[in-house]
Amino acid sequence: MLSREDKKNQTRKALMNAALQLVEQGQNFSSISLREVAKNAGVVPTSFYRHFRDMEELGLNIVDDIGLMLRKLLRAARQNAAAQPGVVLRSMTLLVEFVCAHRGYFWFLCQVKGGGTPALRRALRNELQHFAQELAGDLRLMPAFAQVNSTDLDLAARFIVSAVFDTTIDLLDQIDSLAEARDLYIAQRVRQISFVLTGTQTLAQGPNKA
Amino acid sequence: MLSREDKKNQTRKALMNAALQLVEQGQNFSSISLREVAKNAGVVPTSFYRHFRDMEELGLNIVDDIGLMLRKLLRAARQNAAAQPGVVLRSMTLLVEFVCAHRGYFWFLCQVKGGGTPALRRALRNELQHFAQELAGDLRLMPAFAQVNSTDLDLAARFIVSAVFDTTIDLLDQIDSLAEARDLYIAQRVRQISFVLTGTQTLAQGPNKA
DNA sequence: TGTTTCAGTCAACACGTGTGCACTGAAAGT
DNA sequence: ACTTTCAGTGCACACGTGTTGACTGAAACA
Repeated sequence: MLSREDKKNQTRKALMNAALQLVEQGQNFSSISLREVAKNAGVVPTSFYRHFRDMEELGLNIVDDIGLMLRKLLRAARQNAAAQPGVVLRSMTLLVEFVCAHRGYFWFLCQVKGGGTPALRRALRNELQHFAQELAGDLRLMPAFAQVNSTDLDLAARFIVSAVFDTTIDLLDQIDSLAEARDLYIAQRVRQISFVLTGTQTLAQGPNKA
Repeated sequence: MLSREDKKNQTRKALMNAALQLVEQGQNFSSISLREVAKNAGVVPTSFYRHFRDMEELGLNIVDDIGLMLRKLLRAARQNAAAQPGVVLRSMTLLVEFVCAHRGYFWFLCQVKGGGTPALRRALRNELQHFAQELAGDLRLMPAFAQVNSTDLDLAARFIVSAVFDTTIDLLDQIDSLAEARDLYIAQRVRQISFVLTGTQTLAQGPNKA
């Protein structure tokens, strides 16, 4: 038997999942109606208000969830990266699996990044910024980046996050294709990241041409 | 006096501009109604159909316009880059000015990238891919990249385009702030691009660690 | 046991939506 | 001058929308 609070949290999650499901089916979050979400969650429209003021508030809660998920991903990646060689490749593989396992969330992410309300964009930007800072912190621990100054490291991390995030939509678009395509995606990302990483190092020890 | 065809093209442009204006005012393209666009263009709703089948077709035409604009930008950048030193900085400055001068278009771009219909995303992806290829072609002409192989050059160009594009939304969000913020934005992008460029070069002449 | 709290229901509203159809009037073609 | 073309109009329809207020009944509490 479930307590009253449990039941409430249950339909709350049902509402959020309903929204994510609609997004995954191809709808744009900003044009999904409250009623549609309620219907998809098996609840009457007016019940929506017991949980969220409006769709934006629901969206903000999804962003929060994404924040938690990203932290879990980082933790997994760190454990996975204990063995030094091929850290980038293994982290990237982990990320791709993660995206594929949470398509709805990442479709939502890609939509909100450029098309969400100001509050939603702001919230998402904060999460991604935090993610980049964590990444910069991890890079700092590697001996190869000992000579790289702090702001450069930060810039490099943000650059990587930006570019990888930007291509996430491509991953989602070809998610139903063969595993080879996914491997190619990973390989290209790894190569590109290596450009940035060696570039920051090279520039740190001998700053010459631009 | 305007001919009949001229008048048609005129209201056609009015419809597209109306959509872009609404986007610039904060609305999401995918949730803008045909009626709203028509009203904003000073035309009755049913008149919309004389020009576009639906909002998606209007969007596709905007993407086409963006393609043309990007080609113009590239041409300007090449002329501007005749003098070798500081090419990246000057190109980046040009791009930022360009974005600021066409806010509506770039808001639309950012929205469609992750939240457009499949056809819209596809069209936009093609334009950006073309842009990246042009950029790769420009890089190839520089003596510093003589030793870099073709696929690496392509990857580097795409990486830069991805990351810069991803941060465009940040530019748009702080477009009303001081010029200093804009300069900081440019400086950071230039630094990040230099990471990638020197990275590709370094990796081309001596491929060692990852 | 009796009372309160409150997630979910039901009915109703005023409004914006996409789209069909018949119409108008001026430019274009004869 | 007479006819055709067709961008733009006006009206109408069926439908989905957000939000309201009063209601229900089971869990939580006294």
